[in-house]
Amino acid sequence: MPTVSVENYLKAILYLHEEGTAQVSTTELAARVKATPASTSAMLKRLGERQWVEHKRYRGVRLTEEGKRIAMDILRRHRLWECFLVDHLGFDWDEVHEIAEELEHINSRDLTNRLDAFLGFPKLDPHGDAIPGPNGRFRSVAARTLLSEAPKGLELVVVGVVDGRDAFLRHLGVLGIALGTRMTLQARHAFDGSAEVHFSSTGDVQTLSPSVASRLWVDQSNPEPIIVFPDPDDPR
Amino acid sequence: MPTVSVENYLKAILYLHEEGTAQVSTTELAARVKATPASTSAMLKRLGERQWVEHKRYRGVRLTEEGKRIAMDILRRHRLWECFLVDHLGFDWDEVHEIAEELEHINSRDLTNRLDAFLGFPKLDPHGDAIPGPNGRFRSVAARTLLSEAPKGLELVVVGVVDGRDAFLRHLGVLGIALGTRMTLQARHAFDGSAEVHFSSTGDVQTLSPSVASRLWVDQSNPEPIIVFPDPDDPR
DNA sequence: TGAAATATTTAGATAAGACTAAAAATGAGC
DNA sequence: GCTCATTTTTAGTCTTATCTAAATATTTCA
Repeated sequence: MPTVSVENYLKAILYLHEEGTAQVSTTELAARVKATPASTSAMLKRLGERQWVEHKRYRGVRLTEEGKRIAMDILRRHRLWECFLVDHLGFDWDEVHEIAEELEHINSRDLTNRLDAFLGFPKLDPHGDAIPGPNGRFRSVAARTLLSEAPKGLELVVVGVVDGRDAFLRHLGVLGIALGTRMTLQARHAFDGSAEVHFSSTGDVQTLSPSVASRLWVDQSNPEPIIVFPDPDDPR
Repeated sequence: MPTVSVENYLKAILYLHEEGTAQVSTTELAARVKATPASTSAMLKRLGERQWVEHKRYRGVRLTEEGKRIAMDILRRHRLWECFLVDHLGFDWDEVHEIAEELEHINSRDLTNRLDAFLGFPKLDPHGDAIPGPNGRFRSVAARTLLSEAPKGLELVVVGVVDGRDAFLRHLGVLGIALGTRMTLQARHAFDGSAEVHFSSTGDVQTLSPSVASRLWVDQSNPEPIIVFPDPDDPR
């Protein structure tokens, strides 16, 4: 059973992976968890021994399958609690992160699944981030959303454009976007509504203007069936 | 800010106080927190340094005012979460203790007060134990309940009898119970419904038969006004 | 009252997780 | 390819919380 500190490191690595970093550096991770690189290095050694990360000295770290499973579960709990805090206790969406950071470490499958059911199996948290289901994978979202309204954190595929004018399509070509391009929305900048996406094929990260983001239809790249509680197939 | 472990010790001392132990012994406390007496002794030293307990070597320990305040707050959170788990997530009342033991350590006043409001300011948890209010004192219960139905953990005063026959009144005399006698209900034994009470004046603990408990009218000994959320007078 | 039993504290280890300072490996620029 | 800046790891220390074993205080009761 991982400690709170271990969970925080695993979660931070997952976030960095989702932001497009395949090999997470010690310094980058240290900044995320607000610790020194030295402490982080020590922790990575422990995480490696427990087979939760693959760590090559001086070469960065990545989650193992097991590590990812644990981290996705933490993310699930975090985002479910955020829903609870906003929808039922009346918190504002920007006040809930800290409290959810504590609630997420309570690791009871029964509690998590009941909370999920109580909330009505939400797919997105109050920030628009996708909530992993009990199987540790993200849930399907409604087919075909505008990129400007899509959830963060899951792989999307471009399925159409709103504006078929040549100028726009040529612009997409310049950006390297075509029908079938797969990407993950990493952030939406509150300032101007621009969208930061990570391209699955190239690994590039690009910022798309609001006018581009609101003209692209996307769908979830690999829809998984929604699994409702109770889940008899859950391996854990 | 107390650690989880510190909170568990403070809570255990509070429970033992409520069960009638004015000076809690190291061994007794060690058994409660499932640690060795040696570990407990070390912890008591730390708690004493922080002024949360008064500890005389070889003579047992008691909570200071500040220690009691912290412990009552933990108890409040514990019992509120138990209400949530039973009333909203559909747990049985005997399944919630462990999970509430984890939730209770999340120390956000805002969270606790909002949860309290969400639950409708309950006075009793699913086990019938009194829930402390935001001021750290137990809330009033409805005036005049039968002892057999009274909440555990708060001081009660005998205000009347159901059965005025001489034989019963004489029996009360033998038990040392009269109008005005103050006591705290410590436990109700599920087996036969008998009630274990702690007498405030003498410090004695006695087990009252169900027939006695169901013939005694009691009221809360020192009713405090119900303070509703938000509470402008809360000193913290 | 004094020996034996019990309770409590101290001494010494261990583990996790953090830190600073120093050493070692990597990578960039010339 | 060598030097220098940067990154990462190691070495050594600290704190909290735990343990076992040993020492000390208290209590019991013959």
